[in-house]
Amino acid sequence: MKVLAESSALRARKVRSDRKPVSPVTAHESVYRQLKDRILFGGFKPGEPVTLRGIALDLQVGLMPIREAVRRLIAERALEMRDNRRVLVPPMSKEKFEQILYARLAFEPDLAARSCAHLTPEIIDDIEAIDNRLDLSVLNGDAERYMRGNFQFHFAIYERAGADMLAALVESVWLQFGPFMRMAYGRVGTGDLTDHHEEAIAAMRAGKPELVRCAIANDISQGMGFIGESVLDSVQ
Amino acid sequence: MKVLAESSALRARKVRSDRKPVSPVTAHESVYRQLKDRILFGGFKPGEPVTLRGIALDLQVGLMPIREAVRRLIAERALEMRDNRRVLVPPMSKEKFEQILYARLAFEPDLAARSCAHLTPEIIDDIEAIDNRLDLSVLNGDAERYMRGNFQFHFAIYERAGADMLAALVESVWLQFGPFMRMAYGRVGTGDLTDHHEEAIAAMRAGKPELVRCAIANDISQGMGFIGESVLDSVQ
DNA sequence: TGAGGCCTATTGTGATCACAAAATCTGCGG
DNA sequence: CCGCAGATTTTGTGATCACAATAGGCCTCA
Repeated sequence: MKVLAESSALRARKVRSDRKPVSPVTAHESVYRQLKDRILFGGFKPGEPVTLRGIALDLQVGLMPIREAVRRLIAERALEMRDNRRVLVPPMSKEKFEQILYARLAFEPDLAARSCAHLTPEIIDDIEAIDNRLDLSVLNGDAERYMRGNFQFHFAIYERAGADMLAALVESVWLQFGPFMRMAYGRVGTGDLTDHHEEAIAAMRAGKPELVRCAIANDISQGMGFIGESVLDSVQ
Repeated sequence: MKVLAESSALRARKVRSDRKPVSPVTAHESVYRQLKDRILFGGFKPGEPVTLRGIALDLQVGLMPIREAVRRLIAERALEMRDNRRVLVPPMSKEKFEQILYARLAFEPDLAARSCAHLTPEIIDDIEAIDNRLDLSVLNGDAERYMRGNFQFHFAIYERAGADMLAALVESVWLQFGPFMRMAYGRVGTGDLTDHHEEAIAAMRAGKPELVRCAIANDISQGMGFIGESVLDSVQ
């Protein structure tokens, strides 16, 4: 068995030496982004179990980067670890949904109002372009594209509020309802979706933070209320 | 050098075999709690660099649990990793302080109001006992004891609000101002500290959630305002 | 005396192995 | 046909090693 230990050590060294040159971003950050993408836009279903080795196989990386990325997502409550040490995508509950709605209303309208001071006409054009693509996704009934567009729209605004600590909190909140929303859209479709994005864009062009605040608040209330009524009762 | 590799492998195996039986809580969770304690109650100074091996030496555990605990704290923004991959305790800024104040006012008064429905007279007695010990710490000028007591007081209330998702967000916020507050108390002392805890306790006994909300909001505004004015300008 | 380039030590990252606990499968008896 | 105990597989955890990049000390040279 000494021979075995030796040979394995040599093989390890060999593998290690022709490792590709270090990339600018670490492996675990790359894994983190891919997992976050899946969680935000419906790559996972609520309650779905997640295993480290399974992800490692999917993403073709070693266990270590997976461990760090998953640990990070657990801390952000995007994943959940039960006391059996099993990791899974957290299921939604009525209480949790209510808390998410509260947190969104507490932060997002204010972030949008804050960002008004930093928006230029060009930036608003970009945001409007995002919203136009978004409308197309709704028409096509493409739930994943809709969710991506909706995320881009909101965070294109929030990230310019000059309040990255609050924006980070909001992102953590979005991570907690992504899988549920995907499932919800899968049930009720995207046909009846209406938003207050045009209203917000008009208010941004007019430079009226309070109207922007209002538009975003309505957008959240209506979008979440729509889903909450439709799906939440039947789930739990 | 083959011999060297062999012997180290054997030593490793030996160490592995007489590892103590697995504890109910994992090592990295134990590390996480200890680090969180330090961050919340002043064991670290803002801007202080943190190295994995340094902590491993302090806490007498291997590198792996440290890595997972630190990764978790970074995700909660209790620690910060610069792009040089150096980990440090995040320094405070005027902007960050303002955002923290906003987040606290958005969540904590509401959590306190929510908890009213679940409070029994015995629980309120316990909370009052915490507050009494707190007052002693203020008189003694013991900043760390004061911070521990203040944390216990607030979270004894929040954790009974039946809104653990919001409570987790609030804890993340506290982690972000712990080191700064410790430094601040070190400068201005605890002598002038006044709080609205008795007011909150009275409102809880009376069963008036709106008064509790008010008391907690005042407590936060006054406490943070006091520190903000005193220290923040001189820091940055 | 001070600024710039080498050199060493330190630090985070990732791979691999070993292990214990949980989960899953299996076969036996009711 | 079902339930349950034993065996097997899977899974998270932790240790250890190797490596690249950074930081910090040291020396040289202007």
